[in-house]
Amino acid sequence: MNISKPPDNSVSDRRIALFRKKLLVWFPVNGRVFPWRVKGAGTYVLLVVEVLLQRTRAETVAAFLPHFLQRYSGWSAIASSNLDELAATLKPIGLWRRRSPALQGLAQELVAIGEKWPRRRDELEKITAVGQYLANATLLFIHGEPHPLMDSSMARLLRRYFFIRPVKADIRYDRALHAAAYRILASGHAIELNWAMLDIAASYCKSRKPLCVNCPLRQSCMHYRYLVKLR
DNA sequence: AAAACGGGGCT
DNA sequence: AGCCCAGTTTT
Repeated sequence: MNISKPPDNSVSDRRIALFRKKLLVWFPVNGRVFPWRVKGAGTYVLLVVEVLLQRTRAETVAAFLPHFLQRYSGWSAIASSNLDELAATLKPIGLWRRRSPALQGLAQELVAIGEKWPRRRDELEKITAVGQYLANATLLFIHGEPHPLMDSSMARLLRRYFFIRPVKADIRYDRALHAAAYRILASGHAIELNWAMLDIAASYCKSRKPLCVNCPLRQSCMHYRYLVKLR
């Protein structure tokens, strides 16, 4: 009979492609500029920043980064640092009690393997402070593979735009969310697309009071069409 | 005072 | 898959 089975989710290829296109047009002109996003940013800066960004605003990290890099210019500097001094350095951006031992543990394990990040997810996630998000960041920035920087902001944007209903599990185990993200990233420009999604989520698709009327995605956004425009 | 912020870890 | 944890900023 050759009856095609229903798609695993309701997001069409056309809507994925449209979303992608809008992001790629928007980003080069409107994307946020951060020290870790500039052309010459090395892998140390790209990855250490991801630890600093955990549960911490990007603007806060941007203002703090020069001071941090002056004291800790590489993984070996963090690895050999006095833990109390590292904690004192991290105090201004918060979460220092948890973040300082985590960051030093990561640095020490990294130095121990010659600062060569594993390519396999299960090996990455064995490293201190490396969960699903940081493993994805590593695969994206170090190994050049298309993986999403799936944080709560990106999740919120994708759920609203594609009308992906939230499940009870947290975003790390939300299959529909990750499926949509991987489809968006699958055909090139993964880093720019990730940054564009984080930027639009932070600037327009805010949690409490989203700025839908100014959002560059509103024309094709399900949330805007069905929950905002018709009010 | 509560929610938000470019999550990780342990069970 | 569920629960806890963590500080500074924004609402």
